Amino acid sequence: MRQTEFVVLGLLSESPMTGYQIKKIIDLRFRFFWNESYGQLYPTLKSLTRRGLIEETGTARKGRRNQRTYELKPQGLKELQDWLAQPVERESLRLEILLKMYFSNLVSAETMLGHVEAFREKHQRDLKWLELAKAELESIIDRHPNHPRVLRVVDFGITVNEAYLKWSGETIRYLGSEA
Amino acid sequence: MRQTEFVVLGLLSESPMTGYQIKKIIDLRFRFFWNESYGQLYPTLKSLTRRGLIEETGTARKGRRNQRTYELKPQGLKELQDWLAQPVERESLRLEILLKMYFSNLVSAETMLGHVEAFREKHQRDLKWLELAKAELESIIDRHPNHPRVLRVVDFGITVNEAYLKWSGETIRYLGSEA
DNA sequence: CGGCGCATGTAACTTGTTACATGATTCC
DNA sequence: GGAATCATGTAACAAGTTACATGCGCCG
Repeated sequence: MRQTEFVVLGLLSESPMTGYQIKKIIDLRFRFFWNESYGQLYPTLKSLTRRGLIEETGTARKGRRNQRTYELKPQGLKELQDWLAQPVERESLRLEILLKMYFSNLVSAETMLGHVEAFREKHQRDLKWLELAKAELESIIDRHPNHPRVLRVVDFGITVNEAYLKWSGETIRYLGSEA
Repeated sequence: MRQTEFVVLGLLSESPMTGYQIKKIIDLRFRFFWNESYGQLYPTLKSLTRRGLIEETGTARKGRRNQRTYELKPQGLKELQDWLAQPVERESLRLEILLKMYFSNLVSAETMLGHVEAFREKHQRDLKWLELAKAELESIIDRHPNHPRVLRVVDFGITVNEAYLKWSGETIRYLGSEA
């Protein structure tokens, strides 16, 4: 539980950061398998600080409106490692497009076709971005001990998005023949 | 929004059902891309009834403790169709295993290996079940106008689970060489 | 006669989103 | 000077989970 806490702890294990930077990284690098909102993030940072798992180091840098940089404390690292060792228990996904596909005999083939085409385009963009990220990562693979494992995550994204595109193609062909 | 409402409306569009039956179907047929809890389901049924989108028909059948069967009303069908025509906007997924993979340089390769093996086994089971469902569905494909589209949903599950297994295999090989 | 499956429901809680407020700096 | 980006935060709301309560029928 409290998965947001572990994302924060994990990112801070790489380097000290502000809440804003954490959000940016999640939106950029985790976007194909994770999301967080500021409404979750900032309160989580406060709570982790209060509990001594992280600490605020560089507050109120010149210019910036009270910019707060957080750092991981030993206790935070310990809890992060404990969590990493626990079996994965939550695998939540909700794919609205499959729900719509399932009930789509109630609308025209063209309507459903539009949905699937939008789905394909989204995941084509995702795939392109992931392939770029992979190339970049491979060129600096020895720079950080974490990189080979991050590459496994990127490869997951690539593999799954390719599967999405395969399905989209088949489905568009099927719906096209119906229409 | 209120996605739960549309799942309920959709299932009732196929035939009248009790809340319990709706839950069973979601757990069985939708489990690889959707989930609902009773705590969401029963209040949703009440709210849809109050708003006149569905109606309670066969209450309190002999024996059973106040069994309530619900039916879709024309207004409910209309709202369902409106929703089906709207573009898909929510694609929520949160894959804890990728989060753990990303930060797994903080634990041993063996630990992460265990997680990935559990993941593979789960999705092997899912894949087997989906292939069975596909065979069954193909044998009765003409029985209901909905079946060809349900088959597209099952095929999504198969395609994606195959991708999961491909990734699991590669990742287990990588982590094995590390350990 | 005990356990399982059918069956419904609620309350407390946790989790997550959205809208809003604020305000400085940087780039054009 | 205005837009975009950096930056933090909260309140109200929406969504979702868990634990619990209740109780019948059926099967062994």
